[in-house]
Amino acid sequence: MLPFEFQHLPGKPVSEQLVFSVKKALAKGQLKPGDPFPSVRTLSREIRINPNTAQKALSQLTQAGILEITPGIGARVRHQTKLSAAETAAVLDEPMETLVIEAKRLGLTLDTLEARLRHFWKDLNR
Amino acid sequence: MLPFEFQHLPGKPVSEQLVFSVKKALAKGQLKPGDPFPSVRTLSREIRINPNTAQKALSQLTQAGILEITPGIGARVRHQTKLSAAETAAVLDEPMETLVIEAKRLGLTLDTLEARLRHFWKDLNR
DNA sequence: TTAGGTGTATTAGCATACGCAGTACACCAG
DNA sequence: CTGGTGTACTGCGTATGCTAATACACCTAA
Repeated sequence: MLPFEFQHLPGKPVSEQLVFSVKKALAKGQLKPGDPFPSVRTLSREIRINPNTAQKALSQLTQAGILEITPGIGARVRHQTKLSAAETAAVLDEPMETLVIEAKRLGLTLDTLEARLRHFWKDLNR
Repeated sequence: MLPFEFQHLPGKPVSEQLVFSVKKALAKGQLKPGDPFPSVRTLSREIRINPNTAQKALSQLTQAGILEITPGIGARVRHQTKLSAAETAAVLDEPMETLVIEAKRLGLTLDTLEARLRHFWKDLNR
């Protein structure tokens, strides 16, 4: 059994959806630092994807600082180090700006936007 | 002079960046309902893009309900009708979920996330 | 009516990205 | 040695995006 949920929605690259699934499991707490992570071949067998696609996702997750890889052994979820404000900004700023723009364009108020944001935040720990 | 700012950042499709530029101008108030919108040929000449690319962006903008097109005449910014909660949710839910997941994964608190959101909101009217 | 503007559609070429397949190598554990 | 691990490479087919060059139907103003 895989330590996260994965389902392939057409229209998006499989590797990206795999990366997103892991991030989601991490945010939910289903996946914690120190946990072992499935190998390339296990992933490709369980999810029915090509080994190269699994390898690609795994590579992106390592580069993002989420996984820790020991050659010949396997991968584990990395213990998060404290991130600087600049680092979080690099990840969050762009999607945050587009979200605000869309919301404002649609006529939403700041309050309703914040309310919806809190809803999603709490909904993640259900 | 175009009624919005456009700059081509490599890595993203040109047509999408054009669509985004228009949405941004709309959220900022630089572009208002009733305003005339440049033609396909004007856009392609000013921004130095292919007419087909301009046409593609214009088509997406009409389908999104942002532009109103009169064949043989031109395009105008459409007057926004009241949107249902389901309609705004269809646009905002997915990017909002990914934003919350990223933020939570990076160890942010709900308060800091909201603070940053308010900052972007107010920064849009500067 | 004519000339020039508008949106729209078609076909083609080219580059890139994605996913799939197969193969190979270096490493480590049992 | 055997079977697991990550990693790398080539090739193939497909889809997407941008560009290019036309062509058509429509409207407006001269």
